[in-house]
Amino acid sequence: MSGEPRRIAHLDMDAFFASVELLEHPELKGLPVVVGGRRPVATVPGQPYPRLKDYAGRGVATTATYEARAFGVHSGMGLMKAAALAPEAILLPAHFEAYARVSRAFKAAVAEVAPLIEDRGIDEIYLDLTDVPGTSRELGLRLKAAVRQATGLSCSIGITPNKLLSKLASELEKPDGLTILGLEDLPARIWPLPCRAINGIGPKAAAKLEGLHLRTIGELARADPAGLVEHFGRSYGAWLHEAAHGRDDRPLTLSREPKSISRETTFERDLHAKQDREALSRILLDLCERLAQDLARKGVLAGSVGIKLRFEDFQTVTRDQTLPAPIADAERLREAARTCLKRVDLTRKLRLLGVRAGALVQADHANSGATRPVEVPPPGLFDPMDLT
DNA sequence: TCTGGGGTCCTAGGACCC
DNA sequence: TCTGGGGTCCTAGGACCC
Repeated sequence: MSGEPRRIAHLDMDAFFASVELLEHPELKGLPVVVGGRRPVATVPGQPYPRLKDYAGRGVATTATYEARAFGVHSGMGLMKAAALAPEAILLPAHFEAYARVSRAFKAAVAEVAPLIEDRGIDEIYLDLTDVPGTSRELGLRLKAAVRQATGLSCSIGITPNKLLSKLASELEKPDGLTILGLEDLPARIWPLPCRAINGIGPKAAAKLEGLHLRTIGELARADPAGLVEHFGRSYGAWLHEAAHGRDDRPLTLSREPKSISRETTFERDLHAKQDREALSRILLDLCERLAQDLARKGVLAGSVGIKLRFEDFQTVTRDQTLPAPIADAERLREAARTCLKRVDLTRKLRLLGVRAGALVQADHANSGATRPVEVPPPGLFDPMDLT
């Protein structure tokens, strides 16, 4: 539309969960600390904090401080594996309420500087700075100062003409970074990076690109677009080419309604549908009760209900059911989930069970049990058949 | 030493309707 | 007479992200 280039920022909190924990435990600053696991690990007498090596279970690392990352620990890594890399690292359980509180604080502080915000989860946001007065560097420094003043924490910011490049830029000088790029900086700053750095290229696509000898974004940019379409399909192949050239015109999404809400849990040990029937039944009820609470809190009803199962070999299956009328209470969620469960072969042991509410509708719109909005005839039109 | 929990979006086949 | 074509909904799985 307008020929003016946009000015988009991506702001990412540095090692967010771990940094919030360090606010509570400043004496741990400078040490390798990992946040994760479901419950506190028993501390060894004489040691004030639990060590990674004393952990046993199926938890993963949610975040690690930069000191812990130096050992190769990263978020998503199984804690048992992390313990092998950094046995003496400190392990703290996650405190999600605290992170949510700090998250609200940093977003409120940022909104004072730049009000056009796209929420990208608990620790990152996009900002549209196009119409905010000041140079990019001035604004970046102001944003960082506002975040630090509100939370005591550092963040990293990338400012570029679009979301794709800003996301890449915010990573370049982490932690506490401020990176401002134009399209002219692409060859020097972006093209040397691995393809995997692009938001939207995951492990599968990266491996496939590697197989085509396309390791860096620069190599991807020089690849024949027709060849990419051949290997990755029309839509994704064309997008790969555009992304490598730093082109992205997606607007910011300033607000959105939730599409689905779910609850799931991985068991401490694998469970069998027959032998562990009671335990599974208890877990299903618990999940449905928590899901019902979530639905009530958001003021929505479920138009469909689904289950998710993960078997001992990690194979995952889902079953979905569209309901005749939307529901929200735990008992009916459980009924629907049980109907879905009947359609799965439960010979193998399970490691995970989940329940999902989809096709959400606002509770105050779901009047009189009607699934779809009722057609209201325009005033003046009167059907004599409707006199009942 | 196997791999959490909460989401979104895309694809693809079949049902069903006009 | 031998054979349509489009549109939408539903379901399952998978890639990806924070």
